[in-house]
Amino acid sequence: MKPKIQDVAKAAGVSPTTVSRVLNNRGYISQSTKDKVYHAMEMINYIPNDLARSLYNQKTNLIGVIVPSTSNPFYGELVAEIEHACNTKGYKVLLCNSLHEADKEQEYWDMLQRNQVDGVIVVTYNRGVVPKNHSAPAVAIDHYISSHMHVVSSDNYKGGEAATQELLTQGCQKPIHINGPLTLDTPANLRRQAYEDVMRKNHKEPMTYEIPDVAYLNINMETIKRIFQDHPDVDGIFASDDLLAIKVMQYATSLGYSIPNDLKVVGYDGTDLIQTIYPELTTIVQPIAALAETALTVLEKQMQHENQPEKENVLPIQVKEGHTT
Amino acid sequence: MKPKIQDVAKAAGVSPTTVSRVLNNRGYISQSTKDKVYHAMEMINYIPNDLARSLYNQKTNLIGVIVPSTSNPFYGELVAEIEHACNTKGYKVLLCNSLHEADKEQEYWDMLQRNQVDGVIVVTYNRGVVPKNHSAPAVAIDHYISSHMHVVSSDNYKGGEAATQELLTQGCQKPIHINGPLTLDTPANLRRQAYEDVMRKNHKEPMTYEIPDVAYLNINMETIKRIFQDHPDVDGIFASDDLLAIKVMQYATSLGYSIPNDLKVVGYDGTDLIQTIYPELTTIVQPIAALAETALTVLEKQMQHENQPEKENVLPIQVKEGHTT
DNA sequence: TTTTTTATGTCAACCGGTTGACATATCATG
DNA sequence: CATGATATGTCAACCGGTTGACATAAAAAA
Repeated sequence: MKPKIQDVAKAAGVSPTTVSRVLNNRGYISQSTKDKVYHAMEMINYIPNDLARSLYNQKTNLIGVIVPSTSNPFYGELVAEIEHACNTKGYKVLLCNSLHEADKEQEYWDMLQRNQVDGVIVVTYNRGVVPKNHSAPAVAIDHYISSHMHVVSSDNYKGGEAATQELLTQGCQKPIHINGPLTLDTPANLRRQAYEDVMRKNHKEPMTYEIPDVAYLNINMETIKRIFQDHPDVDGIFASDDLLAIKVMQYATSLGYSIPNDLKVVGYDGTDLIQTIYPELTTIVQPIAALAETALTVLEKQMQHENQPEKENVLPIQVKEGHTT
Repeated sequence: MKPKIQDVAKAAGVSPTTVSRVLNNRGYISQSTKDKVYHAMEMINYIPNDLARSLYNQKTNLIGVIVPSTSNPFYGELVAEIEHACNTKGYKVLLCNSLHEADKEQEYWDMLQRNQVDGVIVVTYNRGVVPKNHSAPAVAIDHYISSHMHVVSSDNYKGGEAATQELLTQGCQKPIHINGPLTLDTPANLRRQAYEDVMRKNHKEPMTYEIPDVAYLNINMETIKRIFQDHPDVDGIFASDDLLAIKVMQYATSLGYSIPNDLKVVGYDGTDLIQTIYPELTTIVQPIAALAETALTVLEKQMQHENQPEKENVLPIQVKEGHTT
């Protein structure tokens, strides 16, 4: 059997209460007793049972993280940053990949509640999927999950503006925007709004296409093909994420377009991975580490029941000029 | 306060024991009582406390997963597959990113033990970093962590053979191999062994380079530059992972090499992501989903104290012919 | 010397749920 | 009607650690 506090007490020749006092640094303890206790713990290989501690303390230091899938580099990096931020502050991460499925997401919420997580960071789509009694503090990254949930996002409007402006500045006459499903209520929709606003401001008609499915790594090429069929004279494309931008470029190149001469492309997200293997891509860089840290900070405030006036937390984006514009 | 079993009992007009019996499907319970209890749980929004359950049952259904970082697409996809496999079987994933740091890894091991995980899946480097009393069942993917730990890996020798053979078949006279740090004791070293064996079998002198640091997303270009300085006539490169292969190709192209005419390149891993955005890359595809599933299966057997004769579990790889060879 | 402060022990209750032992009552079956 | 299967209740112990109340004794300060 695993050694317990009783065993440590016996080995150290003290009472269980004293061992607990040493472990939690409470009350008066002499240095010699501390040494004895720590030594005994080493000797018998004692490992505190956090389950029992958490049960009594009503605090698990567990943070639930729900993302579509760590397969996608954006979420992979975001999860890595979240985990890092959590680890720094002593929290542990329970990982959930919702795979864009609403029922899975619901199940994960329930699971997290059963496991008494102290908080949830959710980066996912399905609005309305909130635990019946959303007792645990929660914060969303880049998605409006429910009206009362705090949101951390990057400045999607500015990002959309910058991307569109970049295309226009580089001389595009007919920049087209491609985005994900608009049924999702996400701040990312502001990118499209910004695109449309900038286009109109420049007396151009906005043209947008929508990728119907959210199947990240297997992007449906139909929409991309349709763009080039409908508009063979397209000279600029603002894609709502880098993977999409790359797919567009691949297809355009196969059709004989030269980038950036015939066609300019701007992506979105700017993950380290894509910047490493596709450094030529012009893209809007989201502050992934800052998103993670801010989300955790906001969550911590909630956990400590501090009131937070701002429901939304918007972080600045960066434009990374590559060679595709 | 959160409702507990007592509250459900009161609301349903039964005893706490009966509620527990309903929850755990033990003993005799009438359908009407079941209904009453479930209804009461709905009414008062009861959520079972898995902490308390786990404490008594001595089983948490938690699996610790230690990887270098989900930022890397290979680990990102592997973690996604592991999490999926776990979820299917009712396990929950505690995620740990070791960032290749031995002390972090040690800390994570301790943390997982404190949290009473039922098992650990470890995909990481630092041999020797094993919990003093490695009480929890554990299985390693693609790394020899300690002599008594079970290992699941893909057929690295065959992969190395296939990659080298591919280059030779395509007419390379001087294929060079680049691998990660050899100080790490990983089955991946078999790739290099296979490369050397195949080269010798073909009466060629093996030439290998080693990337000293394991800094995934910021590959040290020095080694790559040196290769082209030392061997301007290189006509084939077998890189030990896809990211490295891509970096090599970028640098070679910048020097004026044409791929695959002047230089042929084979990568390794074949993640969905790289295959999506770099479909032209010839690479050796690791069976990521199978690695995850097998690791969990092996782990489960350990958790159920079934004896397993084979310490190593080797899964087949696939060659994906692209246009870089 | 008296009073604090420091140091440690004993004991029981608690966190929330599980389980075995035992009692009791209803119902169906032989 | 006797018997066994079904259904539910009561109670206490347990999982492993925490904590407050209270007692006691030695060391330090007044």
